Amino acid sequence: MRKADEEAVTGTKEKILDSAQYLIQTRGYSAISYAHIAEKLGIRKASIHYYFPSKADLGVAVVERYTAMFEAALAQVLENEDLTNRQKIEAYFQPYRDYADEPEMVCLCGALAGEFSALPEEMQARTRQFFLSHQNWLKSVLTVGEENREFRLPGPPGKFARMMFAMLQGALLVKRSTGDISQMDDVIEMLRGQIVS
Amino acid sequence: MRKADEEAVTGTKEKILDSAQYLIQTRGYSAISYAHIAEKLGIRKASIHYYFPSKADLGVAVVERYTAMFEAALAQVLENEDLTNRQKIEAYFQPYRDYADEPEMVCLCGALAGEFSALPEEMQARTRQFFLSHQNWLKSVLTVGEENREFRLPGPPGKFARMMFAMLQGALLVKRSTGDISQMDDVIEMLRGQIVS
DNA sequence: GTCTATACAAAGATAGAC
DNA sequence: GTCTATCTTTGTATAGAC
Repeated sequence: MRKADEEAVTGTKEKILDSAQYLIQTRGYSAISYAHIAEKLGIRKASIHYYFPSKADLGVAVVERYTAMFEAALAQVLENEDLTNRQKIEAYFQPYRDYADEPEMVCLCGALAGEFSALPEEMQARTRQFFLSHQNWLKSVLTVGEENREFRLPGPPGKFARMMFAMLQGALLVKRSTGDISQMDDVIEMLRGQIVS
Repeated sequence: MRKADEEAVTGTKEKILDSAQYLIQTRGYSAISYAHIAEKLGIRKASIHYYFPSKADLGVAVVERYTAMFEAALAQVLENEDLTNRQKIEAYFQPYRDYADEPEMVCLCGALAGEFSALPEEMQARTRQFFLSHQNWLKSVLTVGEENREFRLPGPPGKFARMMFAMLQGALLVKRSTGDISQMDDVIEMLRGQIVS
């Protein structure tokens, strides 16, 4: 029995996740409600509870899907032997550049970080895991690139990875608050300049 | 008639602001309520409404006080002719280093940035102003320091200022989510290394 | 699987006594 | 200036019909 037999092609469950994710990325988790999502989708609140009994269940599912998507994408980039390590770093920049063009969008986990202590524990754990996993990914690409003499860094790969990640996340938040899209380009340009060929 | 005649030495109004600020910095604006603050202070919700009729009034007052405090402190550092520009930058790092030791603290405006679109308009405006003003302060110190040949930067002062600011704000958020205090030290150390004497 | 109806608590806010 | 009492709306959640 296929999923398609139980749900429409674009399943309600996925529509709920999409809508919830968008709302969390723009407004945060604490500020959203079943009513907001229901209204956006033209369904009833009770239908959301059918798929996600509690708000925590919904929140966890959103973060879980988001982090899994990145996990898969980053693994694929890492394994791709056609890419130089510099190209892998450029690939990492891409989602940040995409968010830069959406005036009220930041990284899901960047938004959640601002209200961290108010989140259900499992959302905290997955957000934490997202941050650690991205920093580790960057560290490994930077380490190999430097070992290959592909580029040099102004510091240890681990610390440079932390710096990069904090900068990109911070820049998205500053970009949205100031409304100045060039923030992202400036920051990424500076970053590129520090990875010296 | 002095303020002291109307209010106790440690006025209720200030206690409310302190408590609200702490709660916003840890949990975010959307997640806090009059009930939380009232319970913490051992007073009734109605007493808070006496000083701050609406939640937006309270939120605006908190951000206003926070930004004014920084405005004054940064102006004083800027005018202090006994400090080198590098020392002024070090002074800028200090509050971030202080927050690093408080496991669940981030910058007030960093927390607000995560839920930006859910904030009352005046809170948005003041958060935006905070970001712009800090970036401009950094830019001016960096510009003068470079003109004086006190140090050199790996890029234009304006872009370096943006990078620094995004990095510091991002690092606080990552620090809290991962629980790893060394995040802040690593980032600040990298930053120092890039301001070359 | 989606709906209506409803329960229950929390949140934001006001009126008026003291 | 702080309290009690109260109101209204919203948010989360469940029961049960269709």
